[in-house]
Amino acid sequence: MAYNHEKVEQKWQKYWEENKTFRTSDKQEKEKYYVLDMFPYPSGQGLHVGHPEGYTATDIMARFKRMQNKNVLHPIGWDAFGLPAEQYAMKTGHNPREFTQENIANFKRQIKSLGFSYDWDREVNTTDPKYYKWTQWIFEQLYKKGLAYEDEIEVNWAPDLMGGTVVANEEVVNGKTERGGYPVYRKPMKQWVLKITAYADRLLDDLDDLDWPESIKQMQRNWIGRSVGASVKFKVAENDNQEIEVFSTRADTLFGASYLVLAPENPIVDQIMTEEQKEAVEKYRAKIASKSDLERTDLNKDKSGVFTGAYAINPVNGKQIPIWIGDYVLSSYGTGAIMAVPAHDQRDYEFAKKFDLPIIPVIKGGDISKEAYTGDGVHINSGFLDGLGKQDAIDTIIKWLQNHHAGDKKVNYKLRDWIFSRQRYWGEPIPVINWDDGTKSLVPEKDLPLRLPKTDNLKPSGTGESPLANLDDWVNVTDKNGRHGKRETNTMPQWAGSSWYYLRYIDPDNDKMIADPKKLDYWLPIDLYVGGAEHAVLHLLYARFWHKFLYDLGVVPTKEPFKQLVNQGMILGTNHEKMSKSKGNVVNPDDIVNEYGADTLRLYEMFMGPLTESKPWSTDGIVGANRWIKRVWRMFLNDDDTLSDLIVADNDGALDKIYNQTVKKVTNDIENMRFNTAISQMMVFVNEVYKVQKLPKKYAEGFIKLLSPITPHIGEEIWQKLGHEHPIDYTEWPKYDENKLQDTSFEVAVQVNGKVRAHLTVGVDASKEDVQTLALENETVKDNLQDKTVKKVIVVPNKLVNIVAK
RNA sequence: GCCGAGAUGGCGGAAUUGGCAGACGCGCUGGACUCAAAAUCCAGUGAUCAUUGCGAUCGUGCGGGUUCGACCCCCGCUCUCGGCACCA
Repeated sequence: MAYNHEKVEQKWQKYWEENKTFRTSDKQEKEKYYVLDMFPYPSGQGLHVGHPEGYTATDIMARFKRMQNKNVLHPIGWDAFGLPAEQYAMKTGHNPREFTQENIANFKRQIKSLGFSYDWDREVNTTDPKYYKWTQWIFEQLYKKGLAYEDEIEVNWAPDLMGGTVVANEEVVNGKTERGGYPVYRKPMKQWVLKITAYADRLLDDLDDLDWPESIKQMQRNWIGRSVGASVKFKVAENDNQEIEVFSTRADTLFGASYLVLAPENPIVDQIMTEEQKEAVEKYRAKIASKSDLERTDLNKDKSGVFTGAYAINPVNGKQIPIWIGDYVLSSYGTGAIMAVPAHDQRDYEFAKKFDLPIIPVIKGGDISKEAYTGDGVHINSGFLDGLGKQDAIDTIIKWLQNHHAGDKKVNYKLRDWIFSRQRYWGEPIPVINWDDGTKSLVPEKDLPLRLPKTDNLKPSGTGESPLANLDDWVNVTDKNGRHGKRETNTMPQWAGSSWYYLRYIDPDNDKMIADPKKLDYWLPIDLYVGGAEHAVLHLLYARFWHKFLYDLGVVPTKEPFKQLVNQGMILGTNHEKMSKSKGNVVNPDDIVNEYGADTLRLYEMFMGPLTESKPWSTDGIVGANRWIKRVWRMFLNDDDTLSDLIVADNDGALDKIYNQTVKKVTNDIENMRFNTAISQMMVFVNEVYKVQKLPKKYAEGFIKLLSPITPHIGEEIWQKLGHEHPIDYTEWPKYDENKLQDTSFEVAVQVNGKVRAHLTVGVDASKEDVQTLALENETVKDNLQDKTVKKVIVVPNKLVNIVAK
């Protein structure tokens, strides 16, 4: 029969499933290869063509490594908690569980239709109590180590949405809720927080050894934002008990500090403001509270603030300087207070100009009538620092501060602790009980998982708590002594389940521990992790944090989870724009699979361009890929299913060179995930076969093996038609013969002054001198050399000759 | 504003320890097959000029530089994309 993608693909998908062809053994006889896709969220929309790009890449690697005799772990599962299911459930009165199950079923159907070689026996699902038992277990370990704590955190509170709801930052647009446009206020609420900052240094330093894209590492470095400086303590004038500590990377400019600024929310403000200024301060604070973050930063570059009435004493010279509050100082960074050096900091400069505060230059350079000078230079007006450069001055002042107990070296991070609670139903319950006597305790490990209660009646609590607060039977508990308590109603964020899922694949059914240490020892770290760059920071940072924590507990054997990370690029619409429903340029993989088959989709997506680049979809391109697959099919098979006449038993040597070249290039390209050039080399080979009208059986078999990781269905089918009983997946990857790659002669380009004027054919063993002589004797070259004197001749062996003449 | 990545035919993209730019695919043109079409197979295809023949000139975002030789290295720009954005 002619190529029929439906028949072939269904046949082999069924075969793989029935035979569990890709079940991974835990026998540790072979070298392992763990290749992982980023955890998909099974949305109601299903897959779009961007998903299969990364999945195809990992699948090719998995199949390639199996044929290289590796023991391959290639799993998949579902990051299935999350907001959309909860919202859908609230709207329709269903439980999110059913909705989630339907979405997973749909995702699974789509993924299976693409022929990925996952080990389906290892499928995990974050919403499965057998899974989230261990998510809760990790939380309990963090709690025991003091890395999970509660704190008053400002949240986005939308009192008018669904009877009062906390919304995530992403759901706030211009200070209003994304849905409905209700106003959002900042409101402090008690939240669970994980102390990721305790790992900041290690998260930063260990990046160096990872084989990750440099851009991602850089993003993480920026996110962690380590900055080295000094703390400086200012006493408050006429208020002996008060001291204000500031952080500065430029302690050397201390003599130029002409005022302090505190964040409006800083509690010290209440202690120091004077009666006269109290009203102004409170008014300002009220104004700030109703501003969204966006208004405070993006929309408002204009500095604002008020004087507190208090003064601080500059420790280095005893000068009294005014204390202001201003929203350009963030309460969440450093100590929520700064020393302002307007002459040498642009932000302070703008503030000082606006409120007419003194600007004292302490470094030579720049023009402070125009802007702050932030560069290096000789210190002036700075007492004992005068004459020093920046670094010397910093070192000197820090020593001075230490000696006078007025400050010290200090490191600060932009990284904040991880707000870990969500006021949601559809997440892992946080296994904590708050007793009426004010104490709290963990749900004992033996009682985990703490199950999410079933309910058909999801309603907002109206208090900002999660809908779980409505479920009295679940919330209220009494211990054996009759003490009453309430369960924590906050649930975990979606990031929780996805921070350790890759560990569970290693031992998915273990009910005694996260995973057997022997298995973890064998499989970790993940050799290759592929996914989108949208997870550059959060997911990858959280997962690294948990991994390091588990490493410290002795649970995992490696410091880092993901050895190599690759970000696939985006697949854009045919109009070169990001695919989106509203632009109407979304391509559904189901349609492509129906019309052309999974092999065509896989081949096309890999041929479009480099995996890591963004590239536009092309309808003509997919047709071209399909056309080539049919061309390959016909190279092997006639319409009556017999082997094509091109395939011959004997090798006359015509394809020796191109075949061996192809094996070499394809092997090398796949190893380095350059699938587009691997495919183009195979196209060159096929073109050559059609040219010589012959394909020795040995090469036919080698070729279909090379192609099979990319287009596995026709790989299997053709392999079988070539007379093999066992599937192609665990056969041996082809080898090439270096001797067959050698040419006996080369074509050498001859340039005159850098311009190609002629070509020569020379033997491999021709000496430089011989080649030079041949080149100079060439007629065309001679013509070009008329009226010129040869100054120099450069001979690059087997490549070219350049004759320099004047 | 800061950090990072990038810019190559009509289109997607190849080629970088500096050595014949444009592999491969798409599109287009022509030929074979066909009553015809589709499919398939074969050939051509950067631009301009010359096409009677060889060919000539230009060409990898822009402007300089280094070199016998630059898509590749250096300096200065422009634009696009991604991230961060008052982090003291």
